[in-house]
Amino acid sequence: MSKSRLTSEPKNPPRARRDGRQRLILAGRRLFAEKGYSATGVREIAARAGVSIGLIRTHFGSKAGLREEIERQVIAQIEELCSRVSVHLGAEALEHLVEDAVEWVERERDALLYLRSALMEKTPGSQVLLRQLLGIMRQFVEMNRERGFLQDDIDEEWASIFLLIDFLGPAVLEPFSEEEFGKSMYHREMVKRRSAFMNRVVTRGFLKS
Amino acid sequence: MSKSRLTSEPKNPPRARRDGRQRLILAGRRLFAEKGYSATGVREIAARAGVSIGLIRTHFGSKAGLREEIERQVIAQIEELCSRVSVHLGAEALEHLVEDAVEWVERERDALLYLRSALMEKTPGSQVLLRQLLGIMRQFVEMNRERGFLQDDIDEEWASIFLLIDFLGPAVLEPFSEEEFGKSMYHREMVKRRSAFMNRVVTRGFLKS
DNA sequence: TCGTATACGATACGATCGTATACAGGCGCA
DNA sequence: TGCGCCTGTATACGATCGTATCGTATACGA
Repeated sequence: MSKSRLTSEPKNPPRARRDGRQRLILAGRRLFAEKGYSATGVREIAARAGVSIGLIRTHFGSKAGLREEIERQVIAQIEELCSRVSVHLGAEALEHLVEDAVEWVERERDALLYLRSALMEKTPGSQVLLRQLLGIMRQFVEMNRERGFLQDDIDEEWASIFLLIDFLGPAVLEPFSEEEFGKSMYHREMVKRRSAFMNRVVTRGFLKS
Repeated sequence: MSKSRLTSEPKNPPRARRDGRQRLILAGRRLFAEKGYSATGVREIAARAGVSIGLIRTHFGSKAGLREEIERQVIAQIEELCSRVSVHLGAEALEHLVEDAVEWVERERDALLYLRSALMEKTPGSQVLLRQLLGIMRQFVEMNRERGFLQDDIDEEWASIFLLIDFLGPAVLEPFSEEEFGKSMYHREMVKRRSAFMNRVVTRGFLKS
């Protein structure tokens, strides 16, 4: 299904508009993220991509095929994030994880918002995506335990779920953030305050016992 | 729009099948929660409710009208939860909040799962729902500050957002929970472990500083 | 007992959905 | 030069969508 990429990328310069495929992927990803899969029509995707509807069938077979390709790419991006996390070790690992995640989020905002929508609609790939992310969190918890940074008597499974929830949280709230807080959840100031608060919480909490 | 309730509830016993309205609300709420608003057709709602499609128009004017009525009821339920929270004071306030929330979730599972879907699709009432929940969390944080249970130098706004995220988290993960963890996020054991972990985190964290 | 309002079902209508078909132009290769 | 392939457009088709219309039965007020 990626034959078109094989003929376009390694070979010579642009034919007359060979970018329809990628344009459809980007347009579809954004629209699925914004309005959901069911609420988005193929005509709207094609219009946003600036191509004809028939092209969806040409490249992906169907609307569902387009979604599968989109999810393949998002899954690949999460895998890349995952491999990046595993190189961080030591006391400041959490900060690096957060920094990496924030940097990834800034770079791949659309992928994250698609991920959000996929989790909400339970698409074919969403369970895979969730498992990947949970894997990252488990890896992080395990890493900290091995290095002795985990406090005693911690439920490691729930610690992983906790980290997952707090990674996804801002994405879940993002569509409401502008109206509720006056700025995006990924605005620099919000990220900074969140990072500070989360660092505090995971090491000391915020309530007296 | 609630004229039917005014004539049915205060007045005398059942006419011939006067329950179509409530059946539609329950069926719609469950289907919207399970598959999303756009992916659910009026015929499917009517079939699940065991009534004819025309009845949606009779009672709610349109599919969107049905959703509005569903959201009105969910909003009312959150308000009830909200008023319940405000009576809890003292050191064990968080536990009571969690207990109350858990009890509410068990009783109104469908309402919570509808709330989840509303947040994902950004329905007309979802911003209201989010603001309500955030209000509960702010109330809780403020209460703890007044009683001196808040640690020093806490970003109270982010503490509220944190609580909101960790309240919604299990609902967000619920559709994947069975496959990922073998049981519902609201299974008794999961709730117990989560409650224990969260209590630990908010008071002491889980990582060494 | 009659008139009216309400609760509900059956079916028809127009729009839009995703998909299928037919065809055009540019490129690589024999 | 001609053929085949790939990318792309335009348009048509059948299904399904939400909605509208019409008809019926039941219950209450006069």
